[in-house]
Amino acid sequence: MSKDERHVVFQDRLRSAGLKVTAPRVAVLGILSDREHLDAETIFSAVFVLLPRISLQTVYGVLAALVSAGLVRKIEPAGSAALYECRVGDNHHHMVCLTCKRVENVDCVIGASPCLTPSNFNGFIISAAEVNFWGLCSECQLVAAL
Amino acid sequence: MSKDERHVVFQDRLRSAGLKVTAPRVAVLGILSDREHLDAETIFSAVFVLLPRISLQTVYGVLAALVSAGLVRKIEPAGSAALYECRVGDNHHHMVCLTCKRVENVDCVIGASPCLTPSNFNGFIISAAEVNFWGLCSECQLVAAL
DNA sequence: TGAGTTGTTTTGAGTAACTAAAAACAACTG
DNA sequence: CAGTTGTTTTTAGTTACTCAAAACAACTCA
Repeated sequence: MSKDERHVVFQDRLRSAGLKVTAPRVAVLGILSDREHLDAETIFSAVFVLLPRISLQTVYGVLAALVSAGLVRKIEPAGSAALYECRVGDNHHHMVCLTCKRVENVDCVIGASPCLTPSNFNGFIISAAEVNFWGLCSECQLVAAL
Repeated sequence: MSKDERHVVFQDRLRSAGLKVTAPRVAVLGILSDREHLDAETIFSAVFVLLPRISLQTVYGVLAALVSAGLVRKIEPAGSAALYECRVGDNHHHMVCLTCKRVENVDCVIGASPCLTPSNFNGFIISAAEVNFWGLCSECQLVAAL
């Protein structure tokens, strides 16, 4: 897909979510579809190359708009800055390395939303479940073995 | 159990974890065994009543020591300050109200550590799984219905 | 097409929740 | 009870955002 075709896709996504199409939004969507699990600072650096007049605050604003429109998912692993990914609408979980904080996707082996079934709701209406695994990624295992 | 008996229990716990017994530590353990899911600021206020010379930084230090000794569990719900609880060693999860941020415990209906079984490990060594449910608590449902 | 409206971005400032470092102090050891 | 080692206090500093107001740009409709 050419750069222009990608842009059209992002523009359509923005429009059907009821958002105005702006250069920062298209750029952020582009970066998030290239790489997963990026924090605001990293996204800012990447957008800055394309749009040198952009500010970090704008990136925060764009991300908030995209998240609340459902185009982007925000994950907030304990102890790190929030991360954003544009894989949205499925039920995947995350695996976080305790050492390097790297995040990878996981699909739950049990199938569809197993953990959406707690035993005691206490009157809660559950709207989402979040599953995070913590451990050592293969690289940090090697380092730890030294 | 009397106040003194409780203190002895906490002192023993500290000692068997290899930690020195100090007034701030005993006080923090006491508060955490009375109430669940407290943040550092709340714990500080409660300890301050007993030990007016204590500082917030000490509370952070005490909590860090207790967590790394395994006597206290730290939970970090997205969008709130970290919370601490002394129910430790079991596999319970948490339910967080999207509106008031209240946290309650849940036991997973599937049984023991269901979610410790992701399908694709990618070489990770998993050491913990964390499950959080997000929704509306019964009180905030009433408010929302108005 | 272009004026108006509404929503975005920019700029600048401010905050919450920690984290770090050094000096004063207290708990356990023998 | 003196010494050592680990804690606490005090003071600063940082990270990751959040807020507000003014400048600006996207879409709408004549």
